[in-house]
Amino acid sequence: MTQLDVDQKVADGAPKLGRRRDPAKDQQILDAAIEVLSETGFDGMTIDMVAARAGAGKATVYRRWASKNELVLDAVACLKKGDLDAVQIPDTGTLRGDLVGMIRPPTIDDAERKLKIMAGLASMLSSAPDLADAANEAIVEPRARINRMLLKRAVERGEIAADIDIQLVSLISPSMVAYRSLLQRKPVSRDFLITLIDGVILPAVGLRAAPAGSAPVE
Amino acid sequence: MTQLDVDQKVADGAPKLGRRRDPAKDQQILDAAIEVLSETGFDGMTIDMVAARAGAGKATVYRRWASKNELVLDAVACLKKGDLDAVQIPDTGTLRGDLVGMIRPPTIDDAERKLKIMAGLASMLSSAPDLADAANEAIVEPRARINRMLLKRAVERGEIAADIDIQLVSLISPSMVAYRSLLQRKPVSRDFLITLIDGVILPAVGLRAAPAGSAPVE
DNA sequence: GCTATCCGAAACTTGGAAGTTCCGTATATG
DNA sequence: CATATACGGAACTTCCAAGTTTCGGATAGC
Repeated sequence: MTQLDVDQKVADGAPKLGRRRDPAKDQQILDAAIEVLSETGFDGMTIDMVAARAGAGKATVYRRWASKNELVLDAVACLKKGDLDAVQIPDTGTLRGDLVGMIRPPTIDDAERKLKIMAGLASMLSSAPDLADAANEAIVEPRARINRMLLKRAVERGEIAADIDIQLVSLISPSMVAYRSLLQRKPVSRDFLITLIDGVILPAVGLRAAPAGSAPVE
Repeated sequence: MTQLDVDQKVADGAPKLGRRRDPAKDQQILDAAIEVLSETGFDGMTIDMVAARAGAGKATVYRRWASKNELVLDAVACLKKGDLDAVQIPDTGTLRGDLVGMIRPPTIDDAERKLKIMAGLASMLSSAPDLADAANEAIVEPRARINRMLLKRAVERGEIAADIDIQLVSLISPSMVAYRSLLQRKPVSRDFLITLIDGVILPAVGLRAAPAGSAPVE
């Protein structure tokens, strides 16, 4: 049962008398679920924790979601709304400028938060395909989408070749950042991101690290 | 308690009379643990399954490892012995040839097996740093080490620049393969690996996919 | 062959979390 | 104000796997 289903169900059986189900509470529970998930991981997370965090009773949670799995699935799916979409994408005139321009507080914080969520979800990724899809869609895709946009713009302005595999290149940084954070458990510092851009991504699309004056190598 | 500790303990308290502890059984249990882990994941895995698979009793497992966590930690740590080290590394004279040469049955199978183990471990990676280290060391590092060797050879023969960030580049394929398999759950086909080599890795070190104008694949 | 020890199997205890039920209270409708 | 419903909280049941104990049988040393 997804959140859409829940809404539908409420609309269907809306009571004519008495107290109505509070829609705001849904979001509070989803937010609490994401919080607890990122702090303790899926296995460590209990419904009691989520309920307490949301200022709700466990029964209230189960009145809206059939199981812990569906709650988490829904919480992750709802992540992709009101997201990075709002972030303004830099347009500096060069691909490197755009990529480096993405390294700043609001974007960084979002990434850090999502990495924790991803770490918390890790346990379920292999056993719950739905969840893996939702996680990919809500956590990695938004970032990859931005990268694709930046790359496409670079193609359009003739900065990089048109036959670049944009899909593949857009996944370089999400993949390597996730690896570094989740498996190596090393910090994803600004320096690391710069190194990634200059040492892998730009070369991969045929650009040198420093755009400054120096003639690019044909 | 690691396997080393166990061995030590056995050596210390070796009985002068009666039946001795069978050392071969240790390895059978560790192998069974890896098997079950890769099939069901850490959470789905029970000690009973491992014991049954190893043809042992649960008590026998607990006689040697204090807990499920330590068993898994030890099993993963013991993975890195008798491993890819034995695989012969190709030396084709070009970096691309070497990289493509790594795509063949023994290496592919090993990678596939390890990806399943990694997927099974995923749940514990964030909560158990020891385990994350062991997994990194046993699963990703061997592959990265080979990549570093191939890159270093390419530097030595003057094929690529000496200031390449070998450490970083050696992690491109492990990271992106893991992402594709675990999160996207798409197959890591030979085509994908070739695309990765030609579309990312070679450009990243300043090489074109196919030595320009010449015959593509020898 | 005697004995100390390990073995596999299975019964058992324990603990924790999922999911359910109940109750007194709050609140919107009418 | 009356009623129907959702609420928070807490007690409750159920289930599952970790970890323990016990047992008869096997096996290597003496």
